[in-house]
Amino acid sequence: MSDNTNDTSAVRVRFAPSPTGKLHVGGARTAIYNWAFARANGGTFVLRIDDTDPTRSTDENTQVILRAMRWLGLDWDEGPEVGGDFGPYFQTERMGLYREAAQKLGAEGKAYYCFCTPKELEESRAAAKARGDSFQGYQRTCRNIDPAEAQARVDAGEPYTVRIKVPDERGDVIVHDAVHGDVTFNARELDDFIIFRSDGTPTYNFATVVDDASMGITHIIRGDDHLSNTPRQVIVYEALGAPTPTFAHISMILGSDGKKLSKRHGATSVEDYRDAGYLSDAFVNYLALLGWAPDGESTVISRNRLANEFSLDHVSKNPAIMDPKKLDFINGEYLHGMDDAQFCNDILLPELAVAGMDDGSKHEANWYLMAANAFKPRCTLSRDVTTQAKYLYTSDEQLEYDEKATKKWLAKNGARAALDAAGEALRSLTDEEWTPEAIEAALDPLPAQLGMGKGRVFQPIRVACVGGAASPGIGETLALLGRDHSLARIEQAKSLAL
RNA sequence: GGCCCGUUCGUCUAGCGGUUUAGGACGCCGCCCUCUCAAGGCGGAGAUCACCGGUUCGAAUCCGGUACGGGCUACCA
Repeated sequence: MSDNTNDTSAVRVRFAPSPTGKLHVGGARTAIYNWAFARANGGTFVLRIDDTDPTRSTDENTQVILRAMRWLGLDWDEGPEVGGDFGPYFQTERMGLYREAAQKLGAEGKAYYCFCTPKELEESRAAAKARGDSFQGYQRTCRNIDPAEAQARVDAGEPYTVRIKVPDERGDVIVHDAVHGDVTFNARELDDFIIFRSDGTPTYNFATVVDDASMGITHIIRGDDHLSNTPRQVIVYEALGAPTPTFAHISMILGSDGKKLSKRHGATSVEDYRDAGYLSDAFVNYLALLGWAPDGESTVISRNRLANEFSLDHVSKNPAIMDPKKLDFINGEYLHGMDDAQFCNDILLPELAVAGMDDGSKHEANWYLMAANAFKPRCTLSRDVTTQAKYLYTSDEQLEYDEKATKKWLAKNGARAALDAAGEALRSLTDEEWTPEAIEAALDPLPAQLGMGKGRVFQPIRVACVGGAASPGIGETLALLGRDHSLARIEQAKSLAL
């Protein structure tokens, strides 16, 4: 329950996706900024589904978007599933409002019927272009038809659209934008654009304004592809007699080639990143900093800090290119910042389970904690833990020896001697004594005894037990494997060693 | 065609007329640590601030133009 008052000066923002596909990273960042702005200002975050395009909008897509929002941790105060005083929150359920608003504008002479056919409009546009006119929009053909006559034609069944009347004397429309500053447009450049289609549905530029106005939205944070449409929307606010909100147009997110993000760039939707193993916190962190910087120093910034410090005047105007490397880095930071128990419960156990390697019943709790501690700093993505742990879930016989590692460390003079000595030294440890510390203590004297470098002694042992040349410290590596398997593998590898 | 927006290291950015030999982060390179791989610590290379003019004692910062990129100009959103 929120403690909303009826204070009309309170910040109200909204994220209004169209359910025509998955939630993409650009939309996600818009959602994050809206959410953060609301939280930082003690305002209300509204989620509205702009589903006025019946051919492309689906319930399934709506569900996908809601799921993505939940995964991102962007809780909305009003909207689908939570309700609110300004509902409904699906545009398809608000059709009556748009009709009412349009009728009101018509009655006040601020909108009018247009009977031009698409064909006529296209011809008119082509003609303007051929003439070299600078203005190639609607010629306002139907603007001065007598209202009574227009009504008669409508009643007679003639197809029509409804257009808004841009006031002749309007002059400059100045959009106050929190990231771009004031942007000036000349009203004469503006079409008397259509607000209702001939099929009786409202157009985007009309429906959003009716909604934003009636929902009391105070700040509109959205993609800058809408900036050019904003003066048209301002005309609608004015016709409606509603106060115009503050706008904030944020840049687009581009692919690595600087082009608009698309399928060929690989992952583009929020779910793609979730499935690739990124942490929600890290993903939100990365996206938030793509176009916003609290100070130019911070790279890792908590959700909490975002919700406290976000402000529109640090939002950059430039389009931003996705950098997967930096996302990886940040994800690693979040992983490494977890304590062992958290990493164990949230990452290790679930990952082992989905990989079908371990349902959490194969070892003692302490063993999993030890594994978490050993693997955590070696993971960038959650799923990396399974490749780290793979040697623990392979039978001794099926252990695969990496060719390069074998060649470099086992098939070398001295490797056999190292394995012999290690086997002997370790055999004296009991199961109870099989700890990282005891193992290291047992192995520690060997290099001196054999007159070999540490690497020449420990690496053959590692390759013998892991199959590859990389693993956590030798003590932890063997402790996790267990006494019997370690000794067996050392024995088994002797046939490969010189 | 018209209108609008954008342009600081490869990438994300700091910078709001002097404190700048343009700072940080990722990535890259090197060193340290070290039994390997990571993690961690330290250091380095990397930006004539798109270009050209102007304003100013002084400009990455203000103004104008040019180039390049993007958006809108739809009975798409």
